[in-house]
Amino acid sequence: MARLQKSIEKRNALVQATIELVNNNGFHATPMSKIAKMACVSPATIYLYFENKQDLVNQTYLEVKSQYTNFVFDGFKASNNLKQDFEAIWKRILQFNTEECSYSFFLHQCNNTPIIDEPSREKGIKHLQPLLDLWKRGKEDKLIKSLPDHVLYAYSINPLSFLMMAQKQNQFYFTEEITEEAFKAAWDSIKL
Amino acid sequence: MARLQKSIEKRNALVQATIELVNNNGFHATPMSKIAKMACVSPATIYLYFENKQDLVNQTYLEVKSQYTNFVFDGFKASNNLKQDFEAIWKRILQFNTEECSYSFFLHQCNNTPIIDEPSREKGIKHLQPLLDLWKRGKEDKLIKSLPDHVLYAYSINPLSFLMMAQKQNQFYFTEEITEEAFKAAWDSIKL
Amino acid sequence: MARLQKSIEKRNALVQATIELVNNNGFHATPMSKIAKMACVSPATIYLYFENKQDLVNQTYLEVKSQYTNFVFDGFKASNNLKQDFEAIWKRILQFNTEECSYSFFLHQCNNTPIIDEPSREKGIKHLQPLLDLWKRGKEDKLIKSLPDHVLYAYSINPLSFLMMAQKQNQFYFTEEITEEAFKAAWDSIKL
Amino acid sequence: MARLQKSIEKRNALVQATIELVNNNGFHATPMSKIAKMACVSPATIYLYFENKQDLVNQTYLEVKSQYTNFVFDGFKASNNLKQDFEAIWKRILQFNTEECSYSFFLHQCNNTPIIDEPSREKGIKHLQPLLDLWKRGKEDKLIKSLPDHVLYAYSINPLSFLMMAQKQNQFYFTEEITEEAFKAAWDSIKL
DNA sequence: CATGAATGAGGATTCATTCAT
DNA sequence: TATGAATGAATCCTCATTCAT
Repeated sequence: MARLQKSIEKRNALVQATIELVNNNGFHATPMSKIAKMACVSPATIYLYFENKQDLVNQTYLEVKSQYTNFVFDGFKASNNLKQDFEAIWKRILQFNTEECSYSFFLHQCNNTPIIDEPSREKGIKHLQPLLDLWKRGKEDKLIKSLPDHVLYAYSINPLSFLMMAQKQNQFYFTEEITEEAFKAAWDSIKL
Repeated sequence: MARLQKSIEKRNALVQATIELVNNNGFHATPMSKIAKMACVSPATIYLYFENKQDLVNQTYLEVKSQYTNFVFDGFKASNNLKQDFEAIWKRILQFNTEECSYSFFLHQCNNTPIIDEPSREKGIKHLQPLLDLWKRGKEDKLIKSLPDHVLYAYSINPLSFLMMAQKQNQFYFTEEITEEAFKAAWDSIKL
Repeated sequence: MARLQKSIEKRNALVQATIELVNNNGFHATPMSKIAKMACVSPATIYLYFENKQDLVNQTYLEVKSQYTNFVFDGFKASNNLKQDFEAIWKRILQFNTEECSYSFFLHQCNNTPIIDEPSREKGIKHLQPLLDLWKRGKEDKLIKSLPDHVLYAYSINPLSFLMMAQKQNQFYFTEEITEEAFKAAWDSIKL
Repeated sequence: MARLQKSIEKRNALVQATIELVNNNGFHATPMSKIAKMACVSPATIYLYFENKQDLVNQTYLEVKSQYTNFVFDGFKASNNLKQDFEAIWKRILQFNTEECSYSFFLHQCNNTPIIDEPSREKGIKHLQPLLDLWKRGKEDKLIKSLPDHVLYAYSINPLSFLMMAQKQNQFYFTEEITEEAFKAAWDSIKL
């Protein structure tokens, strides 16, 4: 048991190190040896947990993505106020972007780069199923524009990624007021 | 003269090869030797035109960015119909994303990755100055939300990048109709 | 233990190979790959023991120099016959030059070339401290000319290096008789 | 004529550049391109005057050596005062070492390194013929120790090279007084 | 004569991965 | 399970040399 526990911790340390190093240096400047060092582990040990570098990054990606989804929809229950539901999800996403900045940044880099195997990248935005459901309802009820999900996502959700990046580069800061305005912009863009 | 001409062509071939290869494989999986081969040039020749790999990518980035700007604002003259002006610019950007797909994709990758030197990335969205001017006017005239430029950009322009990526991955396609709706979404998100 | 032993042997093999190859071809014509091959080791392995080529040569230099010093002063005890003491040291140096010819040649090349980092070369002739002490006494006792140590060294010790080189190039040979005469010349040059 | 003149100047510039750069960086860190640049000439031009890099260094060596010999024996006429003759030559050599420091340093480096082709290195100290003649006389007249020329050279002349190096490395300085003492040491070492 | 552009061969160094322990 | 040492293959880059002009 303690044995297993230790294993899990080691694996986590590796995943964390991967995120941190890839975030700071990019995939191409992150050698396995550095990952090992940061995780306080021998390079050889990595290969007990992952097949190779690609596999390590792929799995890291999938895990972070899953944490993202869990965080965003944790406790979410669709009500019959669609706008409020959307707002709740939107704000959770914003919160994740802000509080789990390094996870968010890692996802962003993987999503916009060929460092992840096509197979691992999963199909686009499927992981946001509850949101897609919401939009489906919204379209049926004529509350939301009849646009492909990707377009809705592009306008109402993806901007948060962009702004997170801009914030990380000190080009811009979220204030309470801007947050409210930004949400309004998101809603305006997709509402009918 | 023919000499100079040939030099320019060689340089261009290198820039083109860089774009193509980085687009397909990412920076880290694009060796100089491959770039050289694709440009029909010896690896050593690259170093006559560029200081090193980083410099090659930086310069390529700056050149593509400049082509983007030129394309987008070519012939643009601010009228006194703000929405129409915005629409013109927006559609030019969309057109660039569609027609110069590989340039657009390259820019996207550079903008969302630490492969470009900070100094080269520096100017951020400044290169869209005429658009920023337009927004300034719009805010003064109470036609556009009083939000930081980065937020306006995130909602009305950046989605085009995302959609270009999605289209490249066959997850979505622009039709005439969607384009009009998408523009409406862009405008809705920023208009007051 | 066997592990450590093997490591030490590998390191030594690298140092030996460096000496041999630099002696025969000079620094600039001694690629790391050849050093590796001669030491029966992969090129990458060199970098487990040394930071880079410069470091390899620097460390080799320091090690050989230290062997030189140890050899020369091994068992030396200053008596109160200064000339005899000097003769003892001088002959040990000659012996080293003759018996450890490749070490001696390597030192010579490093001492007369900018291949060694200044910091590594730094200590100059300080490593011959017992000899410097002897000269100090000799000057105080008016047995030795009151000249800077470097001059004393130039006349009484350095000629041995030159003669070792000449011998290596078959221009000259030490015989028993010449040795005695040569020592006399050394002593004559510095004695008062 | 002016044509020829210009050629000679270009050749000289190349030789000078070679000396300077090899002195400062060593042979292995002196690329042809740098030599060309310092001589204000295209790299290709070097090959009009020299067969290749080795030839350039060889010829430079031979030229400098010849200047050395000319300088040292310029106007020298053997008198019948052997010690005075020796002193004259010795001091000319010292003067060359001091005044033509860079030439002297270059010779030193070539003499103690495998950068010069064996054939070009000529046989040892043959170029000092007048000095060798002097020593011959001295030995016959029982004024000078009956030692091989190389030994005499090692003790009475070579120290000047060593001291020149030491001076260049700021470990020691020639003063008027030391010079006289140093000459005395030289003479003492070889006189009977 | 002179050149600047071009290059192929080679060099130092790195790194993902393996293996003996 | 865990490791540190070891490595072959690859990568970036340099440089002596050539060639078209």
